[in-house]
Amino acid sequence: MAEQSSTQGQLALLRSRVRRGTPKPVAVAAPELPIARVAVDLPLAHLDRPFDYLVTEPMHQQVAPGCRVKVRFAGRDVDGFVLDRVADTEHPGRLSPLRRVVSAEPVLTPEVAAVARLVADRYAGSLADVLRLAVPPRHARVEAEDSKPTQARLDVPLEHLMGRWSAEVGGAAMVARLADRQGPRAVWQALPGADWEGQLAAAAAATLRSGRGSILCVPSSRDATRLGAAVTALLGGDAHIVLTADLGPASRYRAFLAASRGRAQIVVGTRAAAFAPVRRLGLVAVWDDGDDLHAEPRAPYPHAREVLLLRAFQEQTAALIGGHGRSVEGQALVESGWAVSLAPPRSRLRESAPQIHVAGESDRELERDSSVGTARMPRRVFEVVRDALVTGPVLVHVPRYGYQPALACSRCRQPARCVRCIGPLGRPRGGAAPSCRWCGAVVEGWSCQHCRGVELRAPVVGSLRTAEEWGRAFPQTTVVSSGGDHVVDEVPDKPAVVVATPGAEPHADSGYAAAVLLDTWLTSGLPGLRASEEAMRRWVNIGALVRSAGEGGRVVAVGDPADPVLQALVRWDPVGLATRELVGRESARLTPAARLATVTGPADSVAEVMAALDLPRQAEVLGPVEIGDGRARIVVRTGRERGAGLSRALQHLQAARSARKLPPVRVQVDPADLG
DNA sequence: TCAATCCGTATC
DNA sequence: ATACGGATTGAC
Repeated sequence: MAEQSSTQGQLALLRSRVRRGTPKPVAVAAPELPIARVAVDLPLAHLDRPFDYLVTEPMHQQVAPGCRVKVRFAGRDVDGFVLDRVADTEHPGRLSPLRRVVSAEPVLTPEVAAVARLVADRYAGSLADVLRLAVPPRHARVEAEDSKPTQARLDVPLEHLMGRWSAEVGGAAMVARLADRQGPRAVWQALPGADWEGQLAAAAAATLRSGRGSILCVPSSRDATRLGAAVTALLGGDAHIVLTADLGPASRYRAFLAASRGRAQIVVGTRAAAFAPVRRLGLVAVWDDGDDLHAEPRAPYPHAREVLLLRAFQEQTAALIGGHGRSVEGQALVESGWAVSLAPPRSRLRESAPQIHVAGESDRELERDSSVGTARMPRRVFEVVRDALVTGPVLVHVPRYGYQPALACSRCRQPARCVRCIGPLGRPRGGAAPSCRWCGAVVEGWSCQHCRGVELRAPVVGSLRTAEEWGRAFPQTTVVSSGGDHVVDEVPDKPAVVVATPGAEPHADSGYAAAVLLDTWLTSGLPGLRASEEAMRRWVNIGALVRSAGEGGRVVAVGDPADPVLQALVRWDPVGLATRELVGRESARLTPAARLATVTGPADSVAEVMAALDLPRQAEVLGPVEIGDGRARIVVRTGRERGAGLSRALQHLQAARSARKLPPVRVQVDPADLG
């Protein structure tokens, strides 16, 4: 047991040193830049700053900016990233040596570290939280694999790439500028039925011609797979990687390393890909930015579009925000002059979109027609579906059930809004007087802003039209059902009724012959401020899966013909709708015209927050609203130009609370939904 | 007078 | 979070 005795000997030596106050043996510092600035992985808001550590001589070769280390912090070992190596420290006390270099792989590039800092500041969160989203966990075996250099195909003629963007006014010019190392910024409305995946691939290919990489963010991994295939078709399989959260630890880290080692210059992926360490980034793109899958559900809840915009700013890249619809945020970027609007001419949109009909509820002539064997199907729907089934599949869109709808005007069905802050009205449990879900104001003597109606009602969730019902209405027809945990990706180009819930719509190779939108008021009457925008986004996405009007493609929407969202859909005018919505948000002081944040927590903590918060001038606080379980929420808002001040105030609030060990409160800046 | 405990502060 | 220091309290 020679080893054990030697260990005991060392312990005895240490003990005697402590007794006699002899300093511990001083580590020999690295010959150059002996100080590492380390971002420590701590959950405490008030410790969100770099700490300096000594790089010891044996670590000298391995410690580079971006590598993972272990450090001693307040008596325990914690993980960290080296942000930088420097010659001097500001710290007046003695520095601890780095405890261990976990890996010399520089996984946190200076660019990503900088954008993570911006994201943390924008969302009133901590760098550690953002880095947990940005850098995937290490996988040692994968890290040991060496990646062979690869060659992307660069011989695709520029004319071909420009040709893919010929439908949009200014599209080809944008591609040319990408290839010319410039940084165009556009908010793009795609042509329905066109190959948007191929267009994004072409934009990335043009950027690659200028020696620069791209990040292409899509909402779901289904979309990522399709977009990845489009990039492969154009450039071969070597140029890009697909980075999605559902890959599993090894594949995810492998894909991440392919980007950080410069082996793949194009990253296709879901929201976490917005942080990918692409070398010489030249283009950031996000598809369908209104989809709430782009909003990260973990603190500090950043949105992929905003992360990419911060990268575009930080790394001076081109930016492309695209979709069939247009988000109000996208429209705000256009109207501020930061980006141009890129869209096909109206005539082109009209040709390529399907023809849209609105079938009113009064149109339910088949309601009592038992010979058809179905209930509550307007005649128009029946006729369109019957005719379309001769030529191809028909998509039937059923809004998801199970949410709590906001109160609406019983006459015109428009969602009822608070007169003070335009929040949605709800009826608290127990049947008390209706009140605002945001500011808590109790509503008395309500009257509808649209039609002057005075009666409120909770919209009745329509009867679930099941696949079986449709099967009975159209006997001898295949019925496919997609939704929930049974999502179908693709349907054959044959007559079939395809019943799908939002987000689970299968693709049809030659397009659907028709689509039916059921219970549209459930979608456009969703609670929250995004209802109209979100309804439009879902509907144009469905419309884009349907054949063009010229090929006989039809969409029948069951709803109120006076619904302004349905009217915009009939005109295929998401930009017009977004423009009007933006005006509304400006007058109501809502995102993106204003910067909003919510603070949620135990009711007494929220009360403390209201007293302690050092808000920028002209900021206002709505609430608090009791949200049950002893918890409460406030909404804080300020003008866009003071947004940074609001975020800073909230960050300081969190730092102060964490330093005083007060109960945590949740801060969300620009939340997707105000509840 | 000394130790046990509480509170506040720094953490490199 | 810990760890540490200074103040505070309590028992002899």
